[in-house]
Amino acid sequence: MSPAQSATSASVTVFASPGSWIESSAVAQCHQVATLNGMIHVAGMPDLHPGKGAPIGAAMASTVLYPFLVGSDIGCGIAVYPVRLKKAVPERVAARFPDLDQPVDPASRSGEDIPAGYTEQLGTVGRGNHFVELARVDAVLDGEHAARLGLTTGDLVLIVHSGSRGLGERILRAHTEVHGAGAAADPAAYLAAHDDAVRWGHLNRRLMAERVADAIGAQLGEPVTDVCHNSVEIRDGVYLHRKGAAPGDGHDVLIAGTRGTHSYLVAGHAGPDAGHSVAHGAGRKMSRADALRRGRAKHTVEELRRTAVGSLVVCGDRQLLFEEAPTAYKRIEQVIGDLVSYGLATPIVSTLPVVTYKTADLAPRRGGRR
DNA sequence: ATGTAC
Repeated sequence: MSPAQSATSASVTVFASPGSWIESSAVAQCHQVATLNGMIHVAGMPDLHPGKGAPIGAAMASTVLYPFLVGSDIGCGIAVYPVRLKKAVPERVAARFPDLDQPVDPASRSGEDIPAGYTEQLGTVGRGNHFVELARVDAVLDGEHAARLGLTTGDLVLIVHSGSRGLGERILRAHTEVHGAGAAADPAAYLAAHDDAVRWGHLNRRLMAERVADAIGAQLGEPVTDVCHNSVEIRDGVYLHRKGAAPGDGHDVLIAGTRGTHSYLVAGHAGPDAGHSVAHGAGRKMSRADALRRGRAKHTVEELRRTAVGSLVVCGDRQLLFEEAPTAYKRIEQVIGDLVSYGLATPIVSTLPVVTYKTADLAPRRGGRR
């Protein structure tokens, strides 16, 4: 490329109002990415926060394919499955949740579309910000759209946030060991592996929805959305990388709040300036280390397990409970408000958690009562 | 977010 081009930096637009606090290092990461060879445009979402090398909550368009801009959890996304359940008492539902750290037995699922090659973690949720949540539609915000999706106030849904587990990590590592943060040497080969991980992620979320519905005695419907927020696609002839950003052009997307606040199902209508994308969640306000340190001083384990909205959090890992405390995240209403004010999305319904599953409870329940 | 090393 010419020296003139190498001196040019791609455009950076951050879709956050002045009142929305964005960590300066995350904006700096956007500008760092903008200097990469071939980069055209970087769009930061209102949930933008610093990641490892690349920002989280960004869509990045480039003539060059960079695997590290998708990250290791290729195919991570959020699905919403309507469920029917007679009674949703948090304690009873929480006690019946299956152990989602244990994989499904592929042999028990003959006839299904189980991919060959990587079955050892199928049906598992993973860690970090991943979860499976029984939630209730709290408010209908666009009646016509909600009716089209068959959703109304009081309806129960399963929200599944997970990805491709070790498979995506393996794909990124295979690239990184040779090329580091460089471009994909064989874009077609990377894309083929990437697409496998995206399919694996969708299947993983569906298997978890089925497992949980079975275990809690719920009837499972077809998903109203299942959109992946770590991916790359060829769009307008260039590579559009998304890391913590969901395709927001004509898709309905669940934007996750925290384990103790609302989440929002929105209709995305983002244009090219926004990288055809919308936010994927509330966005971290604190690093995991800060959340752990400050959370221990501020919260009890009990208040994190039984939230202010009356929901239960199933999580036998105390460190994870603090790292994922609602106070470690930005206010989801601020993120949704920014998307609305920039014309990127329209809220359809809000949900509130009933039971959020993070990882199996440690000690067996006492007294034997279920 | 992840598997692996400390």
